[in-house]
Amino acid sequence: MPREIDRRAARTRKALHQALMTLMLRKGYEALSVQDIIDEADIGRSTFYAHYTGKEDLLRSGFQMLRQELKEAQSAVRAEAEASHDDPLGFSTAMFEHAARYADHYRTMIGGRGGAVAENEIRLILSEVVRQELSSTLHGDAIPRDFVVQFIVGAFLTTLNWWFERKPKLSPSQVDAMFRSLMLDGLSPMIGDERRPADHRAASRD
Amino acid sequence: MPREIDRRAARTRKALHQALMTLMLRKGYEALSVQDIIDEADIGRSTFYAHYTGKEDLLRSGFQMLRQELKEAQSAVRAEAEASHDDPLGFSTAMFEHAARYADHYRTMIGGRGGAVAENEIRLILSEVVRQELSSTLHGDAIPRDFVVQFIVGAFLTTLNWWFERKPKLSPSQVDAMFRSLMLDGLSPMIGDERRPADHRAASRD
DNA sequence: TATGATAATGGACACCTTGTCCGGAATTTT
DNA sequence: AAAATTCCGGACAAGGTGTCCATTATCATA
Repeated sequence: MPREIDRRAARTRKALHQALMTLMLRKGYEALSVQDIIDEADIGRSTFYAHYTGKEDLLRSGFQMLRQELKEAQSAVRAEAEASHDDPLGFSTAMFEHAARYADHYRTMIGGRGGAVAENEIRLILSEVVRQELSSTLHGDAIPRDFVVQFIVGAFLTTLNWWFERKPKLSPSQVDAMFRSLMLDGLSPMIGDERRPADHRAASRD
Repeated sequence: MPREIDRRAARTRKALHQALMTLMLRKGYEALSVQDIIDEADIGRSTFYAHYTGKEDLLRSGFQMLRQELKEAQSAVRAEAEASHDDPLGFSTAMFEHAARYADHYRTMIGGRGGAVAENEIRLILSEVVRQELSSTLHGDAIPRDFVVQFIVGAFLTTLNWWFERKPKLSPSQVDAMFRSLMLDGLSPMIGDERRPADHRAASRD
């Protein structure tokens, strides 16, 4: 009686997504063939093409879910902390914590491992989030808003990648502190003569 | 008598590089096949493999030249302006001007068009440059130097991409100014630190 | 639980790409 | 002009792609 999707189809899709994640983590996206995926998922060739047009389609479809999830998470954070009124990076903390929780998924997609497709998809999603976040916080017309959005998104991805690749032991809050420090105050506090010690906000040791 | 390279080999290599650039600008790197390249270059299949192991090898070899060129450009700038002592972004101006001059080449490589290979290669090269540039300008241990390098490189590439994709009419100095503003002072100057309703900024579309 | 509907299977298919191997032709060097 | 080097082009096996189809398995439902 429930107007739901056939279990078989659902199972197939899940198996394919699972296989894709596993293989991407092992070999990266570019090096994957459809053959690899259906072997790993133990799914027939024709079945694969009955669901997706190719591996890129499969990858993209995975982002639909992430997109939804992020949108909801964003709404939740927004409702909870209205303080983002004077903080264009209010989302960053939640983002880094989310990334820490789903580290494997993030590692799979970020830093070239996910290929240009994943990278681009992520950028689009994050750009939407960021654009809305700072819709009312910025002023001044010296720098195009669009540029600021790209700048933030790029910095976030860079930070995430560095975190995973070089200092995976750091806590989300530590990484977040560094990210916010650089984004909000820039490099100025770190240059010039040494008689002006920067306020140490990020506690970190390597 | 001259210990030079056979003209034919040089011609072949040049033709292949030229073809690669042309096709990358037209279709992007990932979508290219060796077949496409040798067709465009009008070079025999076996000849191609006599010179390179594949399209990735061909692409990489092109970066050797760029690497040299950038190193020299960096040295030149350094000698000319010793002022970089208190400016960790002293290189940016020269970089943006260089990018403007060779816009086609840059467009070919940046923003996913060049694929993960090109992206990674560029990051490596730029990282070297940046690392040396700020070898003596930073102080404080709040933020790992390594992270700062990645941060700057990422921001630079983001800026470059935005410039080419959205506002190609801007002059190098204009872009450089925005880049430096964001990098040095961060977002703070653009935030309503006092909860002052942003003056409706005029002329800031997109 | 019977039955029609839907999905999965595996194999076959033509086509493309990859890398490698030749012998002969063309070009360059000496 | 002769010798050395490079290019060519065709052929090759191996592997991936995307599409068909007849058959089988599973599902939804009455």
